[in-house]
Amino acid sequence: MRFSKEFYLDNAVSLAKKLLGQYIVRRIDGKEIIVKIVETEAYVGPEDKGCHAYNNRRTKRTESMFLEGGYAYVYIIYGMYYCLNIVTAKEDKPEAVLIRAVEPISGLEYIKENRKIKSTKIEELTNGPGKLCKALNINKSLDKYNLVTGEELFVMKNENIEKEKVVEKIAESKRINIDYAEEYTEKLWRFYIKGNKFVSKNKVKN
DNA sequence: CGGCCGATCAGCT
DNA sequence: GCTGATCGGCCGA
Repeated sequence: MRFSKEFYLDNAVSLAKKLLGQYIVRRIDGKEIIVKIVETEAYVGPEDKGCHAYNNRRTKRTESMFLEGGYAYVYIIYGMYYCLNIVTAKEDKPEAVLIRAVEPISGLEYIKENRKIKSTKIEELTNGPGKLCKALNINKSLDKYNLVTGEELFVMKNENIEKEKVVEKIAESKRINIDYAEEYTEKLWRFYIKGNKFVSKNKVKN
């Protein structure tokens, strides 16, 4: 069952936690990839100095974050990688959840095709925001994509989420690589599933 | 395994 | 002209 619009109209911190353990479905050229979300970060503009839309900064890039919840926000980072965010909250409230790491559930052969890495460690395929975009073939064309109605990319409920006790395993920490965000670097707005080996290995100063 | 470093360019200012 | 919500290769331990 995919999530409907109401699910996304929540604030980013709450949704960052609710998304953990849920599935992302990616369909392209008749192929289907399903992954489980294991690490997220909340960006709570306009007061959040770590958020691209801090101080209601509205540009061509950040425009997507001002949409109502349920759309994708995809941007290019370091000139070479994409990052996938899920826009949350009401229209004109620029909040989003960054998907930082996922665990492959099905379509692993397509993920490997998309990644082409030397390492044989499966977790290296999707344990970072840029890596998972490459793995799911996500690019700028999916910016502003409607996750509520679209068939190529959407979030689906993991029916075993209670059985997997995801809620009990949620850990929180500071967000990664936002040293410029002053007091907002200290916010514990990064969430991940404790013990999951697909969580990104980035320095956790917590 | 961990730290360092270069790659590479859109999106700002 | 500068910077970044990153990654992978290399090198030393």
